[in-house]
Amino acid sequence: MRAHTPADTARVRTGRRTGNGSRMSTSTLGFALLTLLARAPATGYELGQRLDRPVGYFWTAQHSQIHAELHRLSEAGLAGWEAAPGPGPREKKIYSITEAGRDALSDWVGQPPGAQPVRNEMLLKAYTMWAAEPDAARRLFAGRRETHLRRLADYQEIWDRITRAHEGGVPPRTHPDFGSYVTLRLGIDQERESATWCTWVLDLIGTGDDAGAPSDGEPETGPRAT
Amino acid sequence: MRAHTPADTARVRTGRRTGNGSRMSTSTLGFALLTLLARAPATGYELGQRLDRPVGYFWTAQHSQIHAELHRLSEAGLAGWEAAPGPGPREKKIYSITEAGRDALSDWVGQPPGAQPVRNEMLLKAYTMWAAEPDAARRLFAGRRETHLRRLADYQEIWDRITRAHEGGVPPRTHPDFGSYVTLRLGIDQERESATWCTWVLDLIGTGDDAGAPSDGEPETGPRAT
DNA sequence: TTAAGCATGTAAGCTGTTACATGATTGG
DNA sequence: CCAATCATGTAACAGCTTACATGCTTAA
Repeated sequence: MRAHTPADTARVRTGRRTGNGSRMSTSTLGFALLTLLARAPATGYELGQRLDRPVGYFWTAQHSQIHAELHRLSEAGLAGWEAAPGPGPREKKIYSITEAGRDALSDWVGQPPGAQPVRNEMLLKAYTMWAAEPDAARRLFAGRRETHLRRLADYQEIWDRITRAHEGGVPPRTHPDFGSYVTLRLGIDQERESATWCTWVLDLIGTGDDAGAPSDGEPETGPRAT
Repeated sequence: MRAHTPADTARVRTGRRTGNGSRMSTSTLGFALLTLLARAPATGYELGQRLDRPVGYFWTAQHSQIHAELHRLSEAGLAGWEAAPGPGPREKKIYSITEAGRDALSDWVGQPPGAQPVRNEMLLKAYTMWAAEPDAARRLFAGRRETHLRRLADYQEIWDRITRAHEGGVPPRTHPDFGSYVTLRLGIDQERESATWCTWVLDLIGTGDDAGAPSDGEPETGPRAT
């Protein structure tokens, strides 16, 4: 982490603004990157990794898109960068959020998200289940349950790490961990719920032989009382 | 609903196949349309409405995209259409699924969905909450809770209608309603869970004055026991 | 008369994915 | 020696949104 030494390899472009006083905005991906930069400066490569885990469970992007967006962010004055010698043919750029970036980010959080296009392939398949072989459906839901349980374990691990860091309590409201804490809470509950749902569906389909009768229990009332 | 009268306004293109025996496939949107057509023939316009509610909660598309995709589906032999006099300058087309379409659809359901790009703006905002004004966050989550509760009521209504149609029990496994039933179950549970989560977060933020202490209860343990 | 609903389509543009390209360092 | 990791970028393409275009029928 080289400091602000005015070496000739280091160029800094921070806080640049457009002439007019209009509120500068960016795409949602831009805010996703800004929220990461607000926690710590990083290269585009590092941001890509953080967009894999843990953030990747609610926002993803490819590295090609990240580099392009970072470029736009620094053009808009929401992020700045500092060059450092890189491993490859190009120098690497350590990006950080600017004051204007912090303002834009804080502003954006308060704005209620507009109706977003939803695309959930698993639910689409569940909806079409009646038209498929019971055996294929069984495999589909069994595999899906595993995915949810793996994710659940992953979340739980991060959750434990965070709560331990704050003596088992809630992180302070202005601490970045507060955001992780709140987000993880929903993630954990939803993964658990989804896994339970898979079990419930498997029960509904029955164990095999195409008998039509669910194995046991009272699966027709749902995973929880309705 | 004009029957198969060989009137000169009616052209039928069903079951067309490409020469080779290769398995024909389409985009996920294509399967979304096929699953609707498997339930009942429809015009592109009608499919657009059905993609709004109830299917819109897990798959959406604009009409321009729908018409283009239907064209591709009929080119691929997965759907066929029959022309009928339309209200506008063009005749309307009533699409239906072909045998090849049913096969492709049934096949597709069994294939586990690959890792899909997730983009949840609300969770991104929750993750960034620590950097925002408590008041803005409060408004955000209060509004969000309303959205979830509205959706919950909507789901519940459809759920009640479906279970009533099957004497309060589970629809038969090969009935389209079985797909709706299973899908709604997860939808209802997740909307309820999300609403509870919003309440929990609001409790964590506190009722006002920036005091930092949650209102009452023991919100730090989460909406359910962990 | 005017707006909303029915009904289909084209075109421009933005977003995002996949593939291509380069090259140093470190670990097996 | 080979593969993986670090690190940034370009180009082609697919998917999706928004806007434009047309015109009938029915209800307010």
